[in-house]
Amino acid sequence: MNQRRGSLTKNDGTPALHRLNALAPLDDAAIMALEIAFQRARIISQRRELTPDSINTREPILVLDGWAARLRTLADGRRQILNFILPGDLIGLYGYDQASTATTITAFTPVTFCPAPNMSLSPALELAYAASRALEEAHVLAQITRIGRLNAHERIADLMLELLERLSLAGLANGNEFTMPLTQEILADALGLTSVHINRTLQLARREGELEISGKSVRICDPESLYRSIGRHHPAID
Amino acid sequence: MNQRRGSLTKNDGTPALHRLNALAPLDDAAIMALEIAFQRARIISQRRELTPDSINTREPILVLDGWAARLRTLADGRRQILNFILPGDLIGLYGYDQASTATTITAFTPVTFCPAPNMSLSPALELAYAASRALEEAHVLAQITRIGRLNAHERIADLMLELLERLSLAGLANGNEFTMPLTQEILADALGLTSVHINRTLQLARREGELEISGKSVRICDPESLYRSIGRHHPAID
DNA sequence: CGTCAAATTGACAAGGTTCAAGGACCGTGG
DNA sequence: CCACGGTCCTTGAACCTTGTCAATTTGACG
Repeated sequence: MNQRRGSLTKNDGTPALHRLNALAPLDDAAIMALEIAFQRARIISQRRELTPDSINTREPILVLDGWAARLRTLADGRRQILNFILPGDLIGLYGYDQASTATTITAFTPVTFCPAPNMSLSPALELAYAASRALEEAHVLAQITRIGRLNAHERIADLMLELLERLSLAGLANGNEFTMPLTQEILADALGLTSVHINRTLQLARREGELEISGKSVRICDPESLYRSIGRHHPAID
Repeated sequence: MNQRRGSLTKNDGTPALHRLNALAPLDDAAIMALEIAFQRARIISQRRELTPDSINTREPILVLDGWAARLRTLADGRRQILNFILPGDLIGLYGYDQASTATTITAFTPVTFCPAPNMSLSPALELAYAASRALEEAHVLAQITRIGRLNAHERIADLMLELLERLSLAGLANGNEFTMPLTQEILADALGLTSVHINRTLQLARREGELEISGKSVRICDPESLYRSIGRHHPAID
């Protein structure tokens, strides 16, 4: 509720710029608006809740750095992650009623964010926001198929590919490699499994030579082949 | 693609009126616009695909009668229903890119629909559309928690409660009873289970006295108790 | 009465969970 | 520098939920 707003941070917003520019080539007005917004950046610490409401602003927010997720907790403590929130993502673009849906947003790392510039400032920005909204919707739908119809092995592969795509869009992937600050328990909450089973399935994927995971670093050895193995195809990033 | 547009139908759009009016009390302009739209109603037959694209209109559409669902099919034939579409629901309110997400909409019964009146015609209509959009989003998120963290028994209970809520909103429920034209296989595709397991779990729910299901008729014996059993509470329909 | 889709049943296999314990890693304080 | 505590990862064994396969029954309808 009354969390520290954190001090201004020196984060330069590069990933957010990268992602929004990839969604719709930004014009000068958009870039300027973003630069200004970056100067109002705040940071909240790990495990904090992060919502437009809890940070005292009714405007949508733009994530500059860090990982978070929208998640739902059941009465008996079971948790389900609805979608991950990564640098460059926007929160609260449409005003769905968080409260009524028992949904919270939790930070898994310290998260740097700023108010999202008003999209009326630039047509490019408006386009980028629309694309971002569409992508978020697509990720949510992908999550349904993932947990509804894929087995543990496929769920992990599918999620890793989504993360690689999304981080690449923000310029945060290094080839087929990226940093993933998630515990196996968090993965379990995302994939509708237990952390024990995540652990075993990850080991299998390592032995199969599909993934190299150590600590927070993930390498997808052959994305194309992994896409094929779960019957999808590499999306042309439009 | 080139499907028969169907003939004009005598459907009066009552469920759609009921639902939209419940979401936001309609003014005269809205009602008039809807009445006009109803006269342009079309019907498509069972098992048809139903998308703004396949029915030659770029405008969103309003469902007047019948059941459908948005679903995704995997390369090997596995299917996952993303959400059900019921009378009074709107399709294509935001232009998410159906094509890019390999999502289709399939009719489980003959479906009557009409173009959705432009929301600029009435502030009430605009409010109703916004509420409808928020509800759809909530249902999609509920679906994630359902298949991610509930067991078979809970999934069925949770879905039945959602259907009762939604049909009540459209005036299509008779107390705790409603008509559900879905096969057990369709339920399986919605709940991430197999039809065999749906069958067994339904029988259990019948024996437990929770549900009375015969043919297409469903009765939820004690909604309140069922809500409690899955750790939710009856939503105040706002 | 014949036909077809849908519902139902049984036996069995597989995938995932549970419980419990041990080990690795990391920051902190002495 | 090392001991300590906490969090996360790893492992084993038993168990349970759900899936698979294949056959039979039911029900709607022409």
